[in-house]
Amino acid sequence: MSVQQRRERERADRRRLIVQTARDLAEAEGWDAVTTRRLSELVQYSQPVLYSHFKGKAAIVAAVAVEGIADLAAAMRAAREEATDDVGALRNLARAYMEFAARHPAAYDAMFVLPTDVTFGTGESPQALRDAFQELASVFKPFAGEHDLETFTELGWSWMHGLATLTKGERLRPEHAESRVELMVGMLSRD
Amino acid sequence: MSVQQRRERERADRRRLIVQTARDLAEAEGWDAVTTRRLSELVQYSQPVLYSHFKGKAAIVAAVAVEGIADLAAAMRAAREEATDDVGALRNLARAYMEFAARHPAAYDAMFVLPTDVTFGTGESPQALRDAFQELASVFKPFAGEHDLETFTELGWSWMHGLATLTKGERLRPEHAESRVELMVGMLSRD
DNA sequence: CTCGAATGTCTAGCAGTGCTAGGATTCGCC
DNA sequence: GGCGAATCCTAGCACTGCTAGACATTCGAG
Repeated sequence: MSVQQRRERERADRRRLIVQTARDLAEAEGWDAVTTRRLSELVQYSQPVLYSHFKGKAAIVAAVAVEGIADLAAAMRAAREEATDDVGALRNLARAYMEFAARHPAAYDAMFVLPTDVTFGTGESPQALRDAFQELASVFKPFAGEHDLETFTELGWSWMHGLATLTKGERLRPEHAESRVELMVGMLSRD
Repeated sequence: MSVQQRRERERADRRRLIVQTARDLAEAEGWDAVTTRRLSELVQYSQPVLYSHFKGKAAIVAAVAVEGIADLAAAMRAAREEATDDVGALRNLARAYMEFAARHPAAYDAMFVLPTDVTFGTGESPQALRDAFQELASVFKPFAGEHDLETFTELGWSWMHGLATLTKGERLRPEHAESRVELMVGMLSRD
């Protein structure tokens, strides 16, 4: 019994090690650098061990994505709780979102850019994702007015997502990043 | 002289054939299916011929991207010219953009999602991209108000881009696609 | 019409990828 | 100490992007 417990704990530890190592490597050198060989070398296990924990490389990326979504949700909650009014909460939320995307670009890609197995929208989406969306909705609620809250939230999320990805891909003028966020917050809260 | 002209024409034709074939294959089976072997087989030339036209696979993707940007710009211009007032132009623009992303997902990915060599923002960006951005700006202009037009255009583009990518990745409720566009147009034009 | 040269193309191969079958090794248990 | 089982690794497959060098083919000059 106790042996089995220890083994399960070791398995869980090793799984965490794999996910964390993959995430660190991706942040340091990009997802292209995350190969099964390189990863297995870093965690000091052979490749087949990776496949005893995950169905494939895509599953590892998905695990990083789920973890990242939880982190993002926590960052957004902290940003909201620091604000004193609704507009402040919206501004803090937007800034926290943009900052997360800028500071953890590889995790952000795994979450929302790369094709992944993580199911969205439907009822089978992971809890972390539902929490994150709920966090968004709670901040947008005061500004949705007569519009459907879920639609409004999807729109707000899309805006932040588009801004984050285009900024990250250097498709927008880097020196105007802050003024873009300010203007977006202004337009979202004006109605 | 005439011989050299014919050769250059043949080269250009072959280049177009490669780009078009890559685009078709990507739209049909996704970019993962576009391998140099498969592509060389489809155009009925060996792999090295691809590399005599392009520096690598990334350059082929970039060529598809530039072509796609030109197509998108043309679609947006046509949508604008069909409208009779400013709000109608904005609505047509948004719909044309979303429709392009939905109908040509592989081309859209090459243009704005996949990491690519195409330089943005700076003065070295290709003409097609500048045209597309100008097209956006001309439609947004009546609604920018006192805000900086370029910033406003970047924001509008980001919104459509975020909406397009999240919709395409099935991260938003599919059945509400139209109402999202309507609400976005409403919010963009209300100020 | 012939022949050297230049141009263009292909065959074959390299290093690296995700993934897996099968054997070796270690481990807990009696 | 010896056995059964769980665990891990070695070696390899089919594939990827890319390239060196051999092989044709075509051109223009005499």
